[in-house]
Amino acid sequence: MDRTEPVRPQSDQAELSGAASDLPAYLKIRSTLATQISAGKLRPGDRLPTERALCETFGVARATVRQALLHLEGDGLIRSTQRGKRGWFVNPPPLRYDPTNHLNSSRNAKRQGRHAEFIILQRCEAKADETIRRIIRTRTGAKLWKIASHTVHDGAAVCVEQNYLLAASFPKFLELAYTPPLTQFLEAHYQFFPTQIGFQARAARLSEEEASILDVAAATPCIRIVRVKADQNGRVVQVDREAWVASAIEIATGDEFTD
Amino acid sequence: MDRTEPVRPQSDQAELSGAASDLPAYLKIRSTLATQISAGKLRPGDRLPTERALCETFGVARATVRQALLHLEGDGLIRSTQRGKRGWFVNPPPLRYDPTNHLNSSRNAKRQGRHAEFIILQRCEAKADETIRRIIRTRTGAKLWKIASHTVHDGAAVCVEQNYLLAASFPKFLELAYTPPLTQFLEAHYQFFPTQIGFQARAARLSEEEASILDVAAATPCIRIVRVKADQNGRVVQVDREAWVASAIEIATGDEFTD
DNA sequence: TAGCAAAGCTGGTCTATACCAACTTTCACC
DNA sequence: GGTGAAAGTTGGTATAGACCAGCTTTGCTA
Repeated sequence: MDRTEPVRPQSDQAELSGAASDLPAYLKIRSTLATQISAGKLRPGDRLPTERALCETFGVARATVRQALLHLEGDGLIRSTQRGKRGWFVNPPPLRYDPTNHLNSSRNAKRQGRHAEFIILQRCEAKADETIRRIIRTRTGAKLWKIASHTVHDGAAVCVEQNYLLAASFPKFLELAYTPPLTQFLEAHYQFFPTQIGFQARAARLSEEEASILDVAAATPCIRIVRVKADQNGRVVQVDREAWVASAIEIATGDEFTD
Repeated sequence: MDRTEPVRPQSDQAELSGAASDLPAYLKIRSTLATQISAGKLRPGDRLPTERALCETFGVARATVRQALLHLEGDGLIRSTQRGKRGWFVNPPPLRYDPTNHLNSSRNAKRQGRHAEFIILQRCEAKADETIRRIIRTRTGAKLWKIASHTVHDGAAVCVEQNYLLAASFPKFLELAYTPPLTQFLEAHYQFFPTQIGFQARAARLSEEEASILDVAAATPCIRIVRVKADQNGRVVQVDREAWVASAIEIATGDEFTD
């Protein structure tokens, strides 16, 4: 037998998910894997076969497999690398994030059966940049406190965050021993019960720095959220900037989506 | 001089945006182009140089240029193809979408200096599928009206939408002559003044069908939004499902982001 | 057995090339 | 002129091969 090997994928398992066989190969691979995930054959936390193994399974080049995997990443179904381990892993379903009722994040996570921890990277004085200044309606260069941190859910980093506080409203902030979460801390030390008066979310991608903090590939899709909080007098005194790995959250309000 | 040609890009124009020159080439290209866009050298609606031209400019292979362009697409800065024309085009800034105060979409667009039109694809009776049924809290197979449409902003399709109405609450809907927008129509004919009681948004990608309707590449990043509306008695009678080209909108509430 | 160096594997990046469908331009011919 | 076929251009898809850094495994050596 020296006939050249047929190029079609052997029917050993995949056969590229029936129907619409005029689709590009990478979309068929994508939907095949997506089906396996939603059917529970591949479960959250599971590792996918290696890229080179998938090439053999589907009988395509690595670039084609990668195109499919990058799409699945954009779909929020998988992520590459996790806590230093190399490979593609199935994501857990996204965390529900309620912009109108954003109790502190760790409580929110716990309520949905996840374990959340916070890691403080930096706590310092900062100057208001142009964006913050516009929001907080103060002069450029007003004194602010800045807290930079990130959030880890069940071991996977999912969010980097900067909180900016109007220094005048929170005297001696840096001198106090700080323990997260911030909301509780401000309640306890300043009797600060904020009203959220602004919220913004948009799809974007992580910067180099953010991606390395979160331990995901550069430019991973993310959702940038800005929250603006006012004190009892309606004065804007806090601005939060968050960047979430897009696959980690969904934005929802109301009871209809609690499952 | 027969020394082999150095591989570095000639300094003929690009030089790949100073700094951090240990970044991968595609990220340098991406940020070079992003800078040109934000600096106004490339303006909304402008067409980028062709992929092959960019290869020469930056001295890289086409796959590398494409990687950069696909990232810029994910960033929401550009899109490929527009009304049948081939090429990469700079996007306008995203439309502001306020989930808590979602007046009818066309008014919202006009307020932000855009022109919006609606195209009705289908208006028919439909059965509640499992998702809709759970939300609308009715029995499976309850009779619904379905309106499928899409939204065009300044000539570019940006959103496909399905509206579901509980048929029992809107008798003889199909017999009436319908003119969009839906909100106004229901006000006028049924004195229906809804309360939005649920909202959900998540990052995803367009299906084949959606992408072809919107005339963008398959699996373009999108934001899926579900809105749930109740009548004066608190009964859920309307569910809207929208899929927006991700780059076309940002989600925001409050006055801080109006610019 | 403990320690460590070598080998191998993994995803990330990149090149070079090819073919296609759909569109645009060119240009010869009527 | 006007028409229509041919040629060229564009992004979309795909192949095959290559190198790297960082991690894991293997296997040898002390």
